[in-house]
Formats: sequence, structure tokens, C-alpha cells
Amino acid sequence: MIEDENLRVCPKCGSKNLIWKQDEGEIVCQDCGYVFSSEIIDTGPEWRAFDAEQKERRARGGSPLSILKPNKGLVTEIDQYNKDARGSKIPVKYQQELQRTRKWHRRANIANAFEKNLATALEELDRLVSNLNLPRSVAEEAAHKYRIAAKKQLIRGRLIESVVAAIVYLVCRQANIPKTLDDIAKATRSSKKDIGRAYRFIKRALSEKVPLSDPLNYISRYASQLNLSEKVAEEAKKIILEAKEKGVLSGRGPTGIAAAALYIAAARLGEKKTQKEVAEIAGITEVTIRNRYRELKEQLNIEDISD
DNA sequence: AAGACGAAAGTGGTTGA
DNA sequence: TCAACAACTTTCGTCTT
Repeated sequence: MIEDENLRVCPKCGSKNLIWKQDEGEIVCQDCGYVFSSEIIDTGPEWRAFDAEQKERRARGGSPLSILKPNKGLVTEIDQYNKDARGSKIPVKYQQELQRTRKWHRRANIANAFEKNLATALEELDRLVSNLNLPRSVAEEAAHKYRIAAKKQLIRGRLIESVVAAIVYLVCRQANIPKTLDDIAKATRSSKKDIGRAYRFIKRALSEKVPLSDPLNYISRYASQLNLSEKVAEEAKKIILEAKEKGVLSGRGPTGIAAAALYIAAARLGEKKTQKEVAEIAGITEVTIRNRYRELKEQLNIEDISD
């Protein structure tokens, strides 16, 4: 992925000294610390054209693949009546043979449906993973899990897109890759609600264990998007670690905690950002930052921001 | 004028009877 | 299945810089 022409140069400082942090799904500039988030890459010139074209095509006629889906009028059926094309009865001695044909036809169709379903899913998976700039291992793990889910008939009545997104989310969580449900939802056409529902269902059905997501994972991404220095990120991580020890964080959303810690750290090191700025990047509101900030201040003797 | 603060009411999802 | 509940959001008035 990093071999791609468009991604060779840091958009901020022009450096070519980039590394791909597989485990976090991010590309980081070694010189200025800039993190290529999926959003930044999405709006890049080459990608946008590609994306828009694809979107348009889909909007106009549905994806090219949809015609391959079952029940679009392309499936042939052999009906249950033992009549030939003119409507006259078929001789009994041929009926058994017909029955056999019917059976194989049905089996072939089922196998095809399964394969087609899988093909659609894998295509969608591929698209999602590259849109979100996730490492290859995620795609492979997700494909594996999808296959299992499909075999267990867990997809019934759910949009393939939602299930794929749900599984990607699940794999990210397990790999501690800081992507929120919101991030994933933005890269698909399914709603957050749908994906969440599919996620919970799949998680339960496959009895997958998912660790609680850690605020620490979000720090470097937010810090980069806010143009904050590496020092601030480190400071924020310290704050979170300290808070963890005192057990202040339970039950709170990880993004809110990360945002508040960054807010404090930035102010402390003279790179102050407004609550609004931080809130926007973290996808939460100012109120939540204030609440977390207040809690952190009470529990760990943190000085006031204004000085 | 913009940022920070917090109260109050609303939202969507989880949990437990 | 429904009501209580926690976390978070929206909205708004007030105070501070």
C-alpha cells in the first residue's frame, strides 16, 4: 500500500521518510510525525476521482455485481410439474431422471449462491479495507471469519455490506486498531445502527472475545490530526496511564478519555487547543470533554488549564 | 466575539425482572 | 417485553478572556 505513488511523500513536510505502522493501520511520517489518517487519504486527488467515479456508477445503476446476486431473474428453475414444454405429461419412465436433474440443479444453484455471496462480500471487504487503510492481516482475518459466519448461515436477512463492516470492526477491536464504529460506518453505505446490530450478533454467534478498547490507541491519531507535537502525545498517554491506575476510567467512552487527556496535555505544554477543536477530531462533543476533564482533574491532582 | 462552564432535557442502546 | 439506567448529545444561559 505504501508503494503507491500517491503515498510516497508526506503532504505536510514533503519528506519521503514514511513508515507503515501495520498494527495501528496508519502511515506515519518519520520527520514531522504526521499521521496519514484514512480521511486524509480518501480526499487525496487520485483517490477522490476513483472514489467519486465508483460512487456515481453505483448510484446510477447499482454495483455491477448486483446482477450476479441470486434472485435477480437470472436463476433458472425446473418446476415441480412433470410436463414438457407443450404441457403434455412426461412419460413415467423419464420422471425419475427428471427428478435427478432437478436435484442437481438445485444443488448447483445453492453452491453458486454461496460462492457468489462470498465473492460479493470479499469485494466489499477489499474496498472497505483499502478505504480505511487497514493492514492486510485485517482483511485476511476478516475474510476468514466471514467464511465461518456464512457457513453457519449467520448472514441470513442481513445486508452483506453490514456484516462485512461488522466483522472488520470486530477484527480491528481485537487487534487494538483504533477505529470507531463511526469510522467504519462512514466508509460504507450501511448505517451505524445496522453495523452495530450485526456486530453484536456475529460476536455472540461466533463467541468472539473482544478486549475493551483502549484510549491510548487513539492518542497518536488525534494528536497528529490536531497538529500537536509528539511531546503532547506522550504527556497525554502519561495522564491516561495514571488515571488507569486509579481506576477512574471505567465505563467511559475511550474516545472521550483520549480527547480530554490530549486537551489537558496540549494546554500544559503550551500548545493549547480549544475544546471544540479536540471534540471535533475525536467525534464527540465539548460537553463530554468537559466532563472527562473534570473527572480527571478531581481524581489526579491536575492543575487548572488557565495559566 | 469567542471560549469555557454546567444544568437540564433528549437520544439510543443495554440490562435485568 | 418493558422499564430503569448509564453514557453521551443537544441546547441554552452565564461567566471569563
